[in-house]
Amino acid sequence: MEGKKQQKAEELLEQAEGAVIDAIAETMDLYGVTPSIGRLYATMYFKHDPLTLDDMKDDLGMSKPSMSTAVRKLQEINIVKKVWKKGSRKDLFVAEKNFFQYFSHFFGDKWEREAKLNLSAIDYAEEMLQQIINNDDTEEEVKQRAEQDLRQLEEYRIYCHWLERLVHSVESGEIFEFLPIEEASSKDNNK
Amino acid sequence: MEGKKQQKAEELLEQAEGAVIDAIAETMDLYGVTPSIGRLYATMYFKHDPLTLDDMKDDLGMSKPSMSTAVRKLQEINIVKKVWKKGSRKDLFVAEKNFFQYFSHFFGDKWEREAKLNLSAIDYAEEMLQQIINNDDTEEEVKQRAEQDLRQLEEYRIYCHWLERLVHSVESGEIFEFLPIEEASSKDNNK
DNA sequence: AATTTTATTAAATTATTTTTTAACGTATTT
DNA sequence: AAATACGTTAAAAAATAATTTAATAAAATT
Repeated sequence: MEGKKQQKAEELLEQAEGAVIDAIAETMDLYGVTPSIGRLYATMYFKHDPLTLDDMKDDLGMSKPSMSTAVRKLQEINIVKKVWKKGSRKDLFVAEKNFFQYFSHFFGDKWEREAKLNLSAIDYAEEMLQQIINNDDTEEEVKQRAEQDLRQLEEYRIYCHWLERLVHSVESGEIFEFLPIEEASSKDNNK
Repeated sequence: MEGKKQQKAEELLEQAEGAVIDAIAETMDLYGVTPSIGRLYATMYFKHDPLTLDDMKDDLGMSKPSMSTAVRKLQEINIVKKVWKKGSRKDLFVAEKNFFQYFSHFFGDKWEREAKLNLSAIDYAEEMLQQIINNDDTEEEVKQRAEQDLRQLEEYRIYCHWLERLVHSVESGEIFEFLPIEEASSKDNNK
């Protein structure tokens, strides 16, 4: 009967982890990470040792090339990294388990890209709009549209710069001075 | 020759707007908003009057049902809203042009959903893990995994609560006390 | 050096998502 | 009340994306 009990506990553990894995994968899907890649990260989140591509393949029941590309995506987002371990010639990977780090990499990197991408488009557009406005031959109606666009883009530029400052404060950790990481509630503490 | 000049200015204007439209659409794609939906928002961003579904259809060269579903998605994210205008029996829509509002709706709502979704999974999982740990029949190895999972999930819970506070500070505008919205640089100001 | 192991790339397949056309229902106008 | 205009839903088609199998390349072992 002892084996029966242990089986039960393992099942419960899988069920517990499974619920969180589903939630994490669904969350990532929310931001455009495909379900499989999200599930891979979530699965790795519960592993206490580094995983090989074969481990992942077995865990998710998928092919090795899929794991190879999926894990590369996760490395690009910087929430999985390759580790080295004496003896193993297979590549080994571990997931970032600190969600504050996760947040910083995931959003920080995207916001940075967003700001850069849009600022450069704004620069380009504003230059053209200025030309239109400065040109005396421009029809009044077109000129007014250009002026309105220009005002709107200046607002947008301010936002992009704000984003850049947000990225900095997230990556430097300054944001946690404003919004501290709080411990769990006392109710849970003295349990 | 006057008509030629005007044509030119309009073309330039379209080109200027087009560059920003591309950037906005690409940005939205980064977070899982499909290119067409992103492009629709970006197109609306430059319109100074409300648009009908037919306007959108003409602007993007797509079918009306596509516009109908796309605009609904944008309404769900709260970055487009329906407006009423005397005389028109067509539905009219305008895009949110303040990107701080955009940010707040887009990320705020997702973070809120993320926190709720994961907190409920964590609650569920922790309850099961406690059962496993409290059960004296549980194998030592399984028990230890359960304990480690539990510790990890407590960390995760702290993050989720932090996210909730972040959402609050974004939606209430408190975040702007910490990270003020700055005016454009003085160089541009006295231009 | 030959063999085996491992990871990646390429091509083909499968699945999913997006988009459209067609049909429907509701409201407005005539 | 009939006809028209508008928006949405449903079904079909088209386009994309994900996944796998097969082939290749690179490294390590024998």
